[in-house]
Amino acid sequence: MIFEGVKDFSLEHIFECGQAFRWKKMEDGAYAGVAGGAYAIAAFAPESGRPHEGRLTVRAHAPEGGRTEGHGRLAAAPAESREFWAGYFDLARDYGAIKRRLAASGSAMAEAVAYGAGIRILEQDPWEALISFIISQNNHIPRIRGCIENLCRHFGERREYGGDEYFTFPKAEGLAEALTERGIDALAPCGLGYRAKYIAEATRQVIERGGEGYLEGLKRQRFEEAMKAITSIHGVGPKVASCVLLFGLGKREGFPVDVWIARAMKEFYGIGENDRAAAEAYAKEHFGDAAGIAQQYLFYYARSQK
DNA sequence: GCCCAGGCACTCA
DNA sequence: TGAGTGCCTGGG
Repeated sequence: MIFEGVKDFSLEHIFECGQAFRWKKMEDGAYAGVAGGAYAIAAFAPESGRPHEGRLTVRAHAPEGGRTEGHGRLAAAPAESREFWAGYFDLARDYGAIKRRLAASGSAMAEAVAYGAGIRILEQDPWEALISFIISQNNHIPRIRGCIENLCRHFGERREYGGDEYFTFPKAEGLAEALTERGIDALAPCGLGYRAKYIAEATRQVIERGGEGYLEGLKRQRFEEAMKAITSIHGVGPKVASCVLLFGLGKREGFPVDVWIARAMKEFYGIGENDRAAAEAYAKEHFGDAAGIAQQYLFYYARSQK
């Protein structure tokens, strides 16, 4: 499917800014990944002289209609539909306006916004986001990718597209079943380290609360309520919860503070690296309901500066 | 081979 | 309530 006239868009910025872990850059610059149960290849053709405007093409393969479970808007859209991908890439949002507003808050943010001009916050599956960001804690990005791939390989569905095989992200029910039968040892081949028990516990608690539909339901809750619900899961603290809210529940007023953001906040605004509360307060005051998007520009920029 | 990572829970003042 | 500390493990 083709989306013409897409603005403020760069596949590299979107997939290399650390919000999603299952997309890989191919030789021709397109990205291949799995989302919504579909294997997809996304390509972007910019207009001449305008690197972040142009045509987005998505080829998606989703057998069985690719209909995901759950109750949310996206969950109800087949992964081969335009609606799904327009939502996934957040195409309806005017990032130009957001960037202008953020850039006006100061020179550091203006630089960050210019550097990551094609970033968009993906609307991901909340269950996948929850498990992925639990795995991300105290971990390197290459290994995070490996851990998630292992999890999919062992507990997801194996499918083929062209000559490529791929695995869907495991369903909460399936994972819970494996954990009930074999205990936490079921996760041993995934190399999750001490996070295995967090994954097991999170799975148990999500199932207990009604499964993946419970997480979908949190989209309708207010930010504070959703935050409270997510952080009550064992192994999920404020950083991971903020990421789940931002990337999985569409709540953009959160401001995940990780080591990179802490460094950036110190460098740019003189806020102590251990003072999460001050960082969040600054974000709330200066970035408002776009704090989560601001965080992603800052994160991508901070990492580029080392 | 060593080091350390996009945190978190737990402990102890 | 806040600061300090241990934690799995494999990619760089």
